[in-house]
Amino acid sequence: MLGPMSELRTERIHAAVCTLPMFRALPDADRARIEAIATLRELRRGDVLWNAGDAADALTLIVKGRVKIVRHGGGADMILEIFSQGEPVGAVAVYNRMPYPASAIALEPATVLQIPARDYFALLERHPDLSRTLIAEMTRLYTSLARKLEASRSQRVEARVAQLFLSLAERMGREGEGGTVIAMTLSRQEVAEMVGTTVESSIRVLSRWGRSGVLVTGQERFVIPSLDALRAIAEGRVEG
Amino acid sequence: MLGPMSELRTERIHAAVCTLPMFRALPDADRARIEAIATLRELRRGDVLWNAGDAADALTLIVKGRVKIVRHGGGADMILEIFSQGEPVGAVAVYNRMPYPASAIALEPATVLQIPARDYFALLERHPDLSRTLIAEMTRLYTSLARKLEASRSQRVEARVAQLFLSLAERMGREGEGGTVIAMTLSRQEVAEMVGTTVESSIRVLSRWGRSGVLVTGQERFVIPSLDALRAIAEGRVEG
DNA sequence: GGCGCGCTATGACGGCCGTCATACGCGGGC
DNA sequence: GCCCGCGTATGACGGCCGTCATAGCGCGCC
Repeated sequence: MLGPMSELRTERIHAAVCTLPMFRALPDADRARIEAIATLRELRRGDVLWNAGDAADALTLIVKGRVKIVRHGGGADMILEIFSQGEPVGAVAVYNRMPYPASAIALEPATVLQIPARDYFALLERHPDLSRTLIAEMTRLYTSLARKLEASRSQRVEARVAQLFLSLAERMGREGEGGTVIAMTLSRQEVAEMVGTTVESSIRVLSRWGRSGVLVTGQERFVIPSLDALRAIAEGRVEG
Repeated sequence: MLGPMSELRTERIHAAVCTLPMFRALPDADRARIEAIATLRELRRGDVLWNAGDAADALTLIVKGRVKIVRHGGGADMILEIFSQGEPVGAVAVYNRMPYPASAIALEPATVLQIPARDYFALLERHPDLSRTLIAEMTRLYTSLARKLEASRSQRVEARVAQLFLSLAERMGREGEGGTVIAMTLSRQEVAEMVGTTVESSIRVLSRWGRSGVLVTGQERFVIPSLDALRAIAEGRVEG
């Protein structure tokens, strides 16, 4: 198990741990301990990290790529959240020693770092402020969900889709050629599952926007020429 | 400030603190400290504990009665949660030192106990396992919200109302005359705000149920003759 | 190449439900 | 008593959107 192979492994894990903000503030000794026990996992688009109901026996952190959290419910699936680089996924289930309440699936080629639950608990024990970041994270998730609920109740489908892309633009948009660019692949099906509608409806909205130039779908990217136009639709001031 | 008046006060606060499961496990010294600084507040139905945006400078716990958490959003309000006897309300906002994201209003005559935020933090400092209960509480809220979201996406109004009363029956129902009794006043408006619809729709559903005997509205109570009938409606197997 | 499969796209239809209008009972205030 | 406001109740109407059907397109696979 030793030799160049092993050195490559520790090398890569070290690099991965260094990218994670959660461990930035840790003393070197703790970081080294984590690196000794952590494992890396490579994923392709569509690969399943875990299914709803699986035991949550390891904390996973995203080193690269994006992961969606999906609840299967009576025919129609629902995407609850999308996690990106640097974020912990499913930490709450691990913390509560409960089975995962929803599935996690890679949205694109990704690599994640995993730490066995018992070592995570040991770490929490020695650094109580880590639980503070956990609570902050949960707060973020809760308010995000509350906003989704509010939107799904009082907004029409088109406004909800607009709101989705506005929040995506905010979280991971970059100014680029022809407007702000959201560099991620998201099928119409996935858009539908995020805003709570059917594929047909999301297709109708997006193809209409493509024609009118509000939002164009490109290769593994979406381009928004004018955020203001999208905002107007999100707030119901105009039709797309 | 001393005298019979004060003794009555401490007496009542002591009784209140003893009813709160959150403080059950605490050593007597800590409980006494809490009792020295806590204040009681009496509320009538409709009284506002706080409005969205207010500073969260005190932890509040329900000694008696029920409180609803309401988000005002573009015309239509939305009831996110109902808290009952013994539960902490708005603890997350206090913990995160953020303004309350939603309003809290008494649903019925109620009394709450309030502890200044700084003392709450001191308590958390000395008893780290209190933050564990906080996380557990947040988990409960999150999953509850996720279920609401799922329901509001894939279910019709009638099924959502059925689901609401099923969960109310589970949380606070008692077997009584003519079926399981939910002893609380809830206007049709409030039912509408809980399931995300309009007053007219909630009225239509409830008056139809009243005629068919699925759920009858009484004085400050709802009576459900057959939970199974309600379950059938909630799962969309039949029409009410 | 041919075939099948998944994703995108578009039209037709129907129904749930939001909106508006109206009405009624009840309690409080003067 | 009278009026007014609030909660409840019920009907009419219209539109958004879910459902079903159909089709084109790209791509992997044999």
